[in-house]
Amino acid sequence: MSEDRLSRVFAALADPTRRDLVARLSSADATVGELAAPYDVSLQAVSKHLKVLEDAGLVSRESRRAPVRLEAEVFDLMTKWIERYQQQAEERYQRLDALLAEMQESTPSRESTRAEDAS
Amino acid sequence: MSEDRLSRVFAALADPTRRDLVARLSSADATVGELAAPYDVSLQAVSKHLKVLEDAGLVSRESRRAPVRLEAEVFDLMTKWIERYQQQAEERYQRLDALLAEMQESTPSRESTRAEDAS
DNA sequence: AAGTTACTCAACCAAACGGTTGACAATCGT
DNA sequence: ACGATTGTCAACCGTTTGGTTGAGTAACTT
Repeated sequence: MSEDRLSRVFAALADPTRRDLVARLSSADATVGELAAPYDVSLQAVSKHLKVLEDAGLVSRESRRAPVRLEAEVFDLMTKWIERYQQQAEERYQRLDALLAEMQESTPSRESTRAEDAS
Repeated sequence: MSEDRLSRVFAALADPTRRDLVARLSSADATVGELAAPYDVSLQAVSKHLKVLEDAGLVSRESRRAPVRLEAEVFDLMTKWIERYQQQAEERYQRLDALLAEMQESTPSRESTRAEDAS
């Protein structure tokens, strides 16, 4: 049921400003004010962005004015999801390549195009 | 300037239905109709979802009724972004651990808490 | 060439998003 | 204890999103 969590994480990172916040937090913790300074949007807007990141579990704070910290474990959730399907897709391509190679190697006259269905 | 692309990719994957489409396409190509069948939303809705995935470069088709194919290279874009900051954050933690260890190891009576600032 | 099947486009709707401003709450120095 | 600073909440606004239905287009079948 971390389905929902993954949605929140991806949604959080879909915004360039929030990705930039994450990028900056990866090199140093910082307060809300410090984080807001470089952007030309209001402090409130940045505060909202941080709430989104916090709800996604990407970021945490011990108290109101404490520096914001990046929660790096969440990245594992993403990489796990990504790698899973990336790998699966790659394996499929390899199988396809193998099939094509097999078709290529047999002489076209023989009836050898029957791929064994190993579901 | 693939800033925008990354936004579209993350946004595309923020939706559970679209993630499921990607998951299914990772094991086999499929037509729009086939893809739409399991969900209880209209075919048009699924068609829209596929357009979002296509605009993000996650999916492609050769023609209208051709099977949809997963474009696995895009995953690299994501993993690269993620790994970059994940790694950076981890290094920071390690530096922090080292600092704490150093503070621990020195006897509390000596004035040795002066961390050398190696910026 | 005609008809069916498969898909997309267009218009619309409610809800969510990213931003604003203004008022409020909490925390730090003094 | 007081005032200044720092951050959040609330209400609002325009735009985007995910869904709908209905009409149109493209591509196979015969």
